[in-house]
Amino acid sequence: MARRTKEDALATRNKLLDSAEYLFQSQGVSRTSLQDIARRAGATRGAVYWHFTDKAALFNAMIERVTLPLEAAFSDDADLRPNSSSVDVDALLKIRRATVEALRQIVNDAQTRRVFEVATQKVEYVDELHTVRLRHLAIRQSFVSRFEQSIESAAKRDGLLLPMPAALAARGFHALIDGLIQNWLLDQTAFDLLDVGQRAMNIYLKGLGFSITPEYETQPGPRPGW
Amino acid sequence: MARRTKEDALATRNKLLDSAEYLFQSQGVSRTSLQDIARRAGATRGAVYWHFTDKAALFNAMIERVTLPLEAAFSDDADLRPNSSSVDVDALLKIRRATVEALRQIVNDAQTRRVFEVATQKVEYVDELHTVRLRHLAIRQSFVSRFEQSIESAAKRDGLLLPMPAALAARGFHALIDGLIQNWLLDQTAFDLLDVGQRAMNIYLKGLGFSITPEYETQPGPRPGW
DNA sequence: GTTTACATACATCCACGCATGTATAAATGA
DNA sequence: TCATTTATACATGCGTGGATGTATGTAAAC
Repeated sequence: MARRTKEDALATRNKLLDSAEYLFQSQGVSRTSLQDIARRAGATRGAVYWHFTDKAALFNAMIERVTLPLEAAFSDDADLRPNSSSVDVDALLKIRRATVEALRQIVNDAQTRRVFEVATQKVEYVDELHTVRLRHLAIRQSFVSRFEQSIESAAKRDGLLLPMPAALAARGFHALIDGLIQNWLLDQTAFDLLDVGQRAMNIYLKGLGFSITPEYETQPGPRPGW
Repeated sequence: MARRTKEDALATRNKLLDSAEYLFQSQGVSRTSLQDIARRAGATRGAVYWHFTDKAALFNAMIERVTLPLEAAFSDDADLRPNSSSVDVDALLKIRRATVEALRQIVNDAQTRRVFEVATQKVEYVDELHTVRLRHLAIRQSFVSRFEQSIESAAKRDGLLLPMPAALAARGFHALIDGLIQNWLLDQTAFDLLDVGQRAMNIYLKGLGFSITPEYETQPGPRPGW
């Protein structure tokens, strides 16, 4: 074969990433060779080495294809979400919304689900993948910090005395959501992630002393407007 | 070399498992060869293949060396714990105690920590390790069921109307603890697992409507008798 | 004498990295 | 606008190392 157009090249790149996603999920990262990936994409190892320096770079690209949009959603959209009813949306509500939105994406988007499953169960975080791990930790930390600020301002606004420091409360909240996601990924038939996620979130926030915003009170049926 | 006594054989077996523990944690399971393990244990691959059929069997043995005692602690000791003050310890208190005890073991016992870290970050769960995964799920389920029963009986005793089905509340509780453990293993300097674990547990249970048992109310200093 | 608890040796396979080949798209110049 | 050049987007081939499994050797315990 020979040189393709730029669009063709981008298409093969995506095919390689798709292929890696599938194979990583079913065989694990280390047991999947670059040959396997290339073959499934209808290409050869040459194509892989052209688009990526090595397997770790390919893995990174695969991860970022879904986490970059998701991170963007968490950092900007949560603030910039158009909100016609009130100008100053309270911080806790933003966290609630972003959390539910993240859960929704995991449940509804198969690609997100696959990549999350790979990242949590089908890869060993050592040496060259260490950078990925560090990125995870950084994102995690920024999320926890965001929630810490939100919870603090919300408590101040409500004149609420928190039963524990906001930083620790934020850790707990994050662990709750993260734990639910991971457990659900291990056995997706075990429970309804969206339902249990919202309920557990409300329980935890209630335990912190926050009253439950009606919008996210779990109901038997779907709400109008959703 | 030649044949050793039975105790010697068991010693080499343990050395192999120790070696595997260390190497799996630092290099990951797939990147650690049986040769590496044997070498570090002062033996050869012959010894490995004598004691274990293959790498998966060795991995299983390594896991069970710490999970078997831990499971026993969770299934029996929680009920049989000597309790001089009251004959009928309430179910929720047992769960609280067992949870704190588990957190304590993870924090204090380096071997438990290593193995947990390997099991959650340094291994890819595919094909031959599928049985380990299934065992995980089974243990998880039994824990959730135990908590479900406890929470139900406790609610009945207190005449409490739970804000959500006990089964789902149990899922959330488990996810909270599991999430905290996993996040702490990712960065053990980020927070105090034992402290945050107890606080978050109390928050969640309070959110469910349960008042906090004084014994596990978090305090600034260590309590007498602990 | 037989079995145990390994060590040693052998054969096979496969993954990786790199080097090199190559047809074509895209840039360049007239 | 067209011919020429150059860079692109791969495919192919080679060398190498390492991991696995198995077969066989062997000395001491039982």
